[in-house]
Amino acid sequence: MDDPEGDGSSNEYNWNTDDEDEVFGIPSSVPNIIQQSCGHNLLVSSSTCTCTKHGKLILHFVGMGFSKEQVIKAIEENGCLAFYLNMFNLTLEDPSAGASNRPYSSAKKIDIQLDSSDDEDSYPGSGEKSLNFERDKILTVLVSMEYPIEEALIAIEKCGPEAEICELTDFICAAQLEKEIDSQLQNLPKKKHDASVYMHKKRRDGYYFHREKRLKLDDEMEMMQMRSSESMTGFGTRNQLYPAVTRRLRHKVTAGQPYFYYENVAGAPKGVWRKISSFLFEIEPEFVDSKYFCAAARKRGYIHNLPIENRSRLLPIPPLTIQEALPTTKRWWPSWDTRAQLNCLITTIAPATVTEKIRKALEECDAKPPPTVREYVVKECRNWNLVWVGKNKVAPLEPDEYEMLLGFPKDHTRGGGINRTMRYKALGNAFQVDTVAYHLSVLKGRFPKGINVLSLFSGIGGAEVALHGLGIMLRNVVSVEVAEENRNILRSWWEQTNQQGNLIEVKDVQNVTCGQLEQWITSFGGFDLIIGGSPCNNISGSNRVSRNGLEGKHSSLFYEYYRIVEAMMHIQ
DNA sequence: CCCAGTCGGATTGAGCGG
DNA sequence: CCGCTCAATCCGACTGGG
Repeated sequence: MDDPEGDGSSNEYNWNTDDEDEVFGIPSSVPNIIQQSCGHNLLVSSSTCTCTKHGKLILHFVGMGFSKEQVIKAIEENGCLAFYLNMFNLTLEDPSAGASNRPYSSAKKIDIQLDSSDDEDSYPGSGEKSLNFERDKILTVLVSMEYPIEEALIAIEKCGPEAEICELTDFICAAQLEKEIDSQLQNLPKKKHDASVYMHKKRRDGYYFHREKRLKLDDEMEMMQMRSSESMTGFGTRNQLYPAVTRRLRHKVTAGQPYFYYENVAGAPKGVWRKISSFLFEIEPEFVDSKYFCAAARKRGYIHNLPIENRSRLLPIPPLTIQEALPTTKRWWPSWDTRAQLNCLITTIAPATVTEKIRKALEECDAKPPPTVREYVVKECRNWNLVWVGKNKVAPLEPDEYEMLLGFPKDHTRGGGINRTMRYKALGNAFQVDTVAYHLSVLKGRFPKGINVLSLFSGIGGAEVALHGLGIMLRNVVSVEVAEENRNILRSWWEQTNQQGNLIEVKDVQNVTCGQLEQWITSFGGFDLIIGGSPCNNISGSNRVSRNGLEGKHSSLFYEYYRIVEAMMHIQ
């Protein structure tokens, strides 16, 4: 089963249910390991005691059914790699010995010989011992992630002892892919690929070369999967909201880590989603059109590690048609304008010249406009998201209609020094609350005492509004948002809704350093959810000036998102 | 080839204070 | 008349699909 955490019932460790006593990264179901053994909090990363260094390893084996004391003792006595193998053999040879509840049935037998020189002779000095110890630890983690031990050893050898886990997994994946690609290339017509420049980059960047190469090969597949109208709907048809989703969820790298949720425009230039996905643990995006949640389209891709079972919608369910959502337009809506839903709500609205031209064109042809005029009018209406507000009179949507369609409370962005243009801009960039809440609804009940959220690129707080709407208490929210007016909007909402938790505002995402993250984690026990959509300016199809992809001025902030998620996966 | 669709951006011009 | 802000108004890039 690819989704061991799907409904939460099969978690190896149920890491999110209790919170107050939860030591970071160590759930309260195994609460005593850390305190008993070393008497301080696991998250103090400078610690070098067994429990701190091997917190996840301990969890791994406790999850397999070993007792925590047994695990601690074994690590301290044997070192990490030897410990792993001992435990492993124990499981294989004698399932009843400590593993009776959860035999590690999925494990494959690994035949490796411990190099005797490694085992004994190479630990003469404490420095080298520590180095080898560290290597063993990394190796253990990789093996526990079910990477072949031979490939893990090569990766450690090639990337050096200081390499991060993600770097190593990338290396292994790249090596595996290279094998596959090489065999595929033999069957393809010879073509010079411009990624060859990467060949000359330093070794550390090796996997970027592989990544680029892979991206090119996967482009066609990606576009087939992601661009087809069928996948764009995300959920099949309007009345069928729960189809099977085949993508990998709770990827092995992120299992047991904080939840994260990433969003961006679905119609990104070729290869962008593949690239985003390759950074975010290879999790496939979930493409959803918000037209199934409200009366306006909003085609977005979401990458997250949330469970997908038992999702539920925010109530009441908003109207799905323009005429229901905007009942005053019904009276003026001509029968030949067959639109039932609006296109994507963007940051700018139609200029007055467009609505003026439409009015003139219709007034010139009496009561019954000819087909050519009808076509022209409908086309412009679709293009500019115009609605009928009078006889021969179309108009762009008002900001409060944007708010309503996107699921925000009325007047959410109104006043307080915010002008109309700012409102359109902020709303055009925002989440569709019902859609996001649908995804986040699986968190309901998992955080009875409230949730700690790291909200990146918060904007006007779509994530916060969604969580609040779901009845999930916001305990601590760190909101990173560059625009002052947006921070004001969120703070104002926070006060108006009488939030009991703490709102911490951060202006610049670059100020969210590892040290700062650790500080927050220390002060309130860690984040349960990292949520945000990075800027789409350079990705969006409506940008005719600087649509230069993920590397563009604004959209490259995705890498900040990635940096922070990646850091959190290691810190927590 | 044409068309629809897109979390945009640079330019222009009105309005304002000095 | 200058410099500034704000908002309306052009501009016409991309992509996929028919």
